[in-house]
Amino acid sequence: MANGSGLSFDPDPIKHFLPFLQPTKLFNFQPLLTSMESSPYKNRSPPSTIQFPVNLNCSNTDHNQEEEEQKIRPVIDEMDFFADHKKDGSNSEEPATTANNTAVDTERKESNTPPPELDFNINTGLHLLTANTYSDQSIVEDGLSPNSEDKRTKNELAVLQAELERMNGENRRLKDMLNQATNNYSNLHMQMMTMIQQQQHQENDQHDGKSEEVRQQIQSKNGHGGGGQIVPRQFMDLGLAAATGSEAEETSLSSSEGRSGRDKSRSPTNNMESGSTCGIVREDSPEKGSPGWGPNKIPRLGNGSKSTDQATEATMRKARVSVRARSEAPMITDGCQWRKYGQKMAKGNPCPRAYYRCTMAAGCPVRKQVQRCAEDRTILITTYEGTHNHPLPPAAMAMASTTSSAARMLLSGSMPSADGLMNSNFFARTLLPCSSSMATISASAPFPTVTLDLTQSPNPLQFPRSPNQFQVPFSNPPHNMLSNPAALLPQIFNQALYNQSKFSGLQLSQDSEGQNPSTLPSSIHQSNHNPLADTVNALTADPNFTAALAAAITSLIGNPQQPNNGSTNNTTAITTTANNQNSSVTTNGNNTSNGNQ
DNA sequence: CGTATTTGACCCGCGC
DNA sequence: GCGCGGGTCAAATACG
Repeated sequence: MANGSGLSFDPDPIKHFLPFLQPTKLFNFQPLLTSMESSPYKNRSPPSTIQFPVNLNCSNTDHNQEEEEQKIRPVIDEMDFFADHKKDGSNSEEPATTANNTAVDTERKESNTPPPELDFNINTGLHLLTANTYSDQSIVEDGLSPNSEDKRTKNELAVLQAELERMNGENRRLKDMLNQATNNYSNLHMQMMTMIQQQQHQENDQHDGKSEEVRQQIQSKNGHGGGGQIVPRQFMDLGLAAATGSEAEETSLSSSEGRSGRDKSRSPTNNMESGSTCGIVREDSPEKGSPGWGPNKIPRLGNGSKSTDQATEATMRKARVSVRARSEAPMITDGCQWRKYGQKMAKGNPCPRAYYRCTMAAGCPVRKQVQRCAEDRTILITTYEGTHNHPLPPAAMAMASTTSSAARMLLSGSMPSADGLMNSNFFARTLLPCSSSMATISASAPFPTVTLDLTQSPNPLQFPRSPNQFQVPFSNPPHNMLSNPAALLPQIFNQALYNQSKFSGLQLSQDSEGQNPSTLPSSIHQSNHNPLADTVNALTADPNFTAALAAAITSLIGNPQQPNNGSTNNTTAITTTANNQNSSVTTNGNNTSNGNQ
């Protein structure tokens, strides 16, 4: 197994004493790691950077105690270790080792690392690498074993194991950092999109003096055009919070829940969170007041206090984002924790519709409906509604950001006017530029809906559309990742989110024309796909995924210098992979324990 | 025992 | 006013 990962590991144990010999993985990660500390997704240095300082750091940080233990321990372990390898000089691996050493020297020269440190580093690496898994057992056994071949094998195995552990630890740290960067990036993206929308609608809404003032307030609040580094916000509705100042129009999306009628009857009175001035933060429970809905529940006020605009908002509040994806699973994993609260048989569909609510925080207004497509039961239709009022893990953040952005952009227009649709179009085009998907935007009241079709078919089965729906086909060719789009949906969303952020931001910054989505270079996105598994099941079940993952890793390794899209996307991919694998596992575990997923 | 799910009942809006 | 359908509630049940 360890040897199976020939991409990263060389069977020669000596190479593992020299972390910088690790051919590729660290080359990619370490620059990312270092760059992440300063500014995410920025200054991704080419692979020429040598990672072994990282390894040292890694070892120092992760294994301080072990290092101390090593100091206490007899040096025999490492010495014995080397002796074994030198004894095995006749082994066929030696040429490779020599070659690798040469390569090491070369790399070291490139890294301006003085060669004399080699031995020292080797020893250090040996200590660190063998401390955990091997020194206590195998080494001792080796000392007792007369068979040098066995010792060598064991050494190799131990080194590989140690290397795996080290890599895992490093990956964990990288994932943490990338998660943080992802969060920051997503937050920035959300704010940016909000700002863009606000700017776009400034002209349209000039007649509304109130909104104008509000937007100005928002801009001042958000840091003057979004240029400034914004404190990372964990709340998905941060854009909302920004927009909420203006409650009037845009915010309506935030709380999309509830039935239209009930919402209409409810007055926006409660604030979900301190930052949210949006009066429309959902109060979900019906009038009768269900205790289960947490703090949001507020006694409804008289309708008389509600203006016509507010009624319109209440109607428009119900923006939804529907995702169609093929999945065998009963529900796609989107990183959030959901609790099923109902199931109904919907008319015209033999498959029941399940109702879920987000349980990651008390009173979170987000709900979703899951139902299989009547025509094709392999297609899972997930409809999201509402905006989270709590921090989200990165994996969930992607989906939440997507839905929130979708809702926001869909409703950014005061009414489902052509402008609003165009904005939605903008959203649709930027949301999933890299997927062979189709975004359908329905502005039909009372539930303006963005439908993201992630099914693989170029002409996916479309459920009946209202007359005022239109499609935004993505011209991008299908990629190998869509073999199981449902399982990969969160990744796709992650990717899409980043792409959206990236490209929209880029495009907007370059073109300064946010309303011109057509300028988005959709072709750019074609290379964005990175095979990322959302769930372990997806990983194991879909053979195409592994191939795609390998392709992505290969591309990552092979094109580490790709400065812009490629490397960034790779970064995203790695980030997403890491996040989602972690998040996925974690989330699945939680969900499993919770019985949610 | 606590939590999540199931499922029938209920509420509400809408159309006739 | 009535029925239908969507959505939600909450008691019962299942599960770990």
